[in-house]
Amino acid sequence: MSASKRDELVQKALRIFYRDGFHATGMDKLVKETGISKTSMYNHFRTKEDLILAALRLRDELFRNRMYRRVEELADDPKGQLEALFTSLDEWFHSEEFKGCMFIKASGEYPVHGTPIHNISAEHKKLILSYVEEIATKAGAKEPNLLARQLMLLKEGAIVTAHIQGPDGIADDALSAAKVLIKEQLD
Amino acid sequence: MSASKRDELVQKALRIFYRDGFHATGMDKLVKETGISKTSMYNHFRTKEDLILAALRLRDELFRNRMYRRVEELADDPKGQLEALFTSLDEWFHSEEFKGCMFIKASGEYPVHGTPIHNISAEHKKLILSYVEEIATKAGAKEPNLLARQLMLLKEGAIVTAHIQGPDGIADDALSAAKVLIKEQLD
DNA sequence: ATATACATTGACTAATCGGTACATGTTATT
DNA sequence: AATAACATGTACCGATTAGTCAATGTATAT
Repeated sequence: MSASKRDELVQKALRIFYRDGFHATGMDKLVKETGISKTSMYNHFRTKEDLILAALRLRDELFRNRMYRRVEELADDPKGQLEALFTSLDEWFHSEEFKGCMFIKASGEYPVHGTPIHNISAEHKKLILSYVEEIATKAGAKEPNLLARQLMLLKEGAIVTAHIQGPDGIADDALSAAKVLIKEQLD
Repeated sequence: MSASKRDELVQKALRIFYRDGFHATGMDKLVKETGISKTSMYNHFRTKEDLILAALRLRDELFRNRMYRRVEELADDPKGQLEALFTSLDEWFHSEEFKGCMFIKASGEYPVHGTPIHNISAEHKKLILSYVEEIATKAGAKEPNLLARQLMLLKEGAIVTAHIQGPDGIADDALSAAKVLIKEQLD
């Protein structure tokens, strides 16, 4: 099937782009590492950027699904779920494949605003923000959107710091801060 | 003078690397934009990586000097200085040259731990953390190192978010969270 | 069984990558 | 005036960049 070949390409390209970066990954490396011919790639995607966009879309889907599922696995009540966000982060930080946030790296390598790659990164962040805001509302926060934005800052900071300094203790710091912010809004 | 030529090169290279990224900036582009010949560059630096490291060292120096000076300009008391951190961030976010954190981008493009570029990024973050911790201690925080790490998470998150979503309101969110965390530690 | 659609290899393009060689300035010191 | 040190432009190196082309499988669908 053609669709599965395409999916296979996007999956493998995602892994390599995430591991090595975008500019540092040439099409010939993708050919060598995926075993998929260059002609086939360009049959499915007009340009390298189109392939990158497909990889980012897949990443967004996989990442959010995993995170949402894990958060809802870890806690039933909304307040517990807000805290579980950081537990799931901690698990991610300590997993083998952790190499920082793919969207932060993408918008770092493609810094021009309004660019498709930049837009998809912004969209990814907004979707997670909405999710957190929804939980914050259910939890009865006074200002759920403010709380959600604050927790997102802790999340982004934790991801970046875990990537630069190593994963240990980072999510705990974020969680301890999150608890204070949550308490402040639920009193 | 030879030293000033070298400094001129590092300053100009810094601007271009920060604006366009590292892999996306070739030596020929540097020649064209700096007006400095490639032979001269390789007379001062053995490799492109050496030039990148020099640019990052300069960036660290300039960035921390500016931030420390601005924080101490904005407030005399340590508690006010902790808050002024985020005011200075807001000014940076809204300045023309803001393109995110150069060290976050550097460790994104050179993801291997232990690499010189990765190390210098980690060092930069540690130096700012020490500075914040010092102020937190003076402010009388119960756990000044924890508070400093929490405020740093807000700072990194704010930088990344301002870069991806745009600068408006981000530092305010971080400041409002910071105030809650500071209050919690000073009671 | 034949047609259609897609995958494949491999050679190829023009441009750019990091880095070097060489010969010609330019400048300051002696 | 001569020398040493450094800056310069230009041309070049082999490798790699994104992307194309033509020719040859190979599978599925009618």
